[in-house]
Amino acid sequence: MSHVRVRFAPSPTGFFHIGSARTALFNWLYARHTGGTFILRIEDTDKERNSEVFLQVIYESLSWLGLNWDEGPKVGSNGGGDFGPYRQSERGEIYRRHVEQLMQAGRAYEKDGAIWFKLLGERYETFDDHRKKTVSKVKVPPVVIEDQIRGRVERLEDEDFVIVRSDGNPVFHLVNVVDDITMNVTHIIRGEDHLSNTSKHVHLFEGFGVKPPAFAHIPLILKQNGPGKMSKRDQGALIEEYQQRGYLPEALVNFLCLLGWNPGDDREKMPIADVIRLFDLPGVNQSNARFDDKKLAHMNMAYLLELSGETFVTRAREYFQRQPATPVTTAALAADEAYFSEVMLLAQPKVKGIEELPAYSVYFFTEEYPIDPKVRDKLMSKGDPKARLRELLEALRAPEADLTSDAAIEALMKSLAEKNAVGFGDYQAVTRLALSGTNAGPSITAMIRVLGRERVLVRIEWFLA
RNA sequence: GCCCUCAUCGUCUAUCGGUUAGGACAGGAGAUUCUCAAUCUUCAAAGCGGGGUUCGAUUCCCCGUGGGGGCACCA
Repeated sequence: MSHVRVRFAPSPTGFFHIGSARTALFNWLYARHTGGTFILRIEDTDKERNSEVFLQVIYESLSWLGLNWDEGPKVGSNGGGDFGPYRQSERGEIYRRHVEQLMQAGRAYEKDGAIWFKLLGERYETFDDHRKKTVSKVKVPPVVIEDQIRGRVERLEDEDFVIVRSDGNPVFHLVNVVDDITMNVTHIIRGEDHLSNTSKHVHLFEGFGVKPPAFAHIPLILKQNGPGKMSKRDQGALIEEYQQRGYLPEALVNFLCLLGWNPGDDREKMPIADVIRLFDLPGVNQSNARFDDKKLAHMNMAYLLELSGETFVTRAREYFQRQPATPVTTAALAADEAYFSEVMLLAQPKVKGIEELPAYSVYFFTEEYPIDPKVRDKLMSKGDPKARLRELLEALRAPEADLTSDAAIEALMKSLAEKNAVGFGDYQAVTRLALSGTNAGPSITAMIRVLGRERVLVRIEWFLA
């Protein structure tokens, strides 16, 4: 166990989004890399905007992503620790004591019912153009931050600021710093949007007579289209959404690792253990990264492809169960388990994501599958596909026809093609259209085998009629 | 407006002064295949502009431009 202690400190004021997830991930990676401690702290001082629902979302999303926390609220096997409570709403007494300490030291004072942190230095009045009012400023040297990612950053903090609101509630800056002090946090890894708060925080640390921890400000994730950083309202911003859509968490985590970090070589898809081994703060990029759902989808597909068939079927079933009932999903869930598995196994190497499964497998589960008119028109425009289909129908009807293996079906179709001096494809395309309504799907032999003799014969007859 | 920060293909990125500037996603073409995917091959695609420093700058420095963040009794 190293002395490194990092924390992820979300506030439950909205859904858990991808930027927060990456901040959590980088903290977690650093803790795991150093053998340190990953703390989850809930910053719920804003009583107006907090909600229990959002808190649950945070727990669930972190768990789903596999970001287990060593200290923090107890949820399942996560959490615990000797530096609690880990919810700021339960730490009021600690904050009061620390504010008192600042008052005693002459570093805080009351004004307009609120408590302000006092900067030390010569005071003067000046007009602020932005806020259109006269403000009181203090001559202090700029704060120097030796950021682990961005290097040396200087920022001037020249105004006293509120640390306890007039309603008695402590402000973010105060609680954040007090918690980091009392929880012995050694590295503050957070989004770049906090970089400009850091000067306030450094003053506070010094006000408490504590050496500030190391800072590491990670770049932001920008929205895919349009200006600005990714926010909760943007398409693809919510972790929950990926969970519902059947994305694999390991794929999302891998993708997130690569947004602002890389192993230093060409590797992209890599096990989390390798990332943990190689991850370090100086390796994190300094520039913002634009979110790219295509690359995420590709990563997801790559992980999907190497899933064991068994796991894939389990994931698929879970997905179908979560979906609102439709003819396809109900039929799929009502279907024989072995049949469901076989269908899913045919789909696994073909789909880009779990969410494509219902659409991809409609014709396996219902008779209400649509016939793609474009495919039909194109196919029917040349040769005599219906004649081929009739020939195949006869062959399949024969009592000696073996439809129990792909090889047998392939042999049957090939000998038929040879006999009639046409190509295998002449049978394949029209049969596929009759059985599935499209020109995409698993191999025609597998399709016939899995659908089974009865269904196949009925569909071909119906199609010919 | 002020402060901070960043800058390589459309996107994510490699390069720690000397490279035909590499990889991945997306896009084009081809191969393979019973279709569609996957896979493989391949093509196109980048150092924001201007000054320096240097024998030599994508790389170091300055200015500009552009992007991003912040400037609350929100977190």
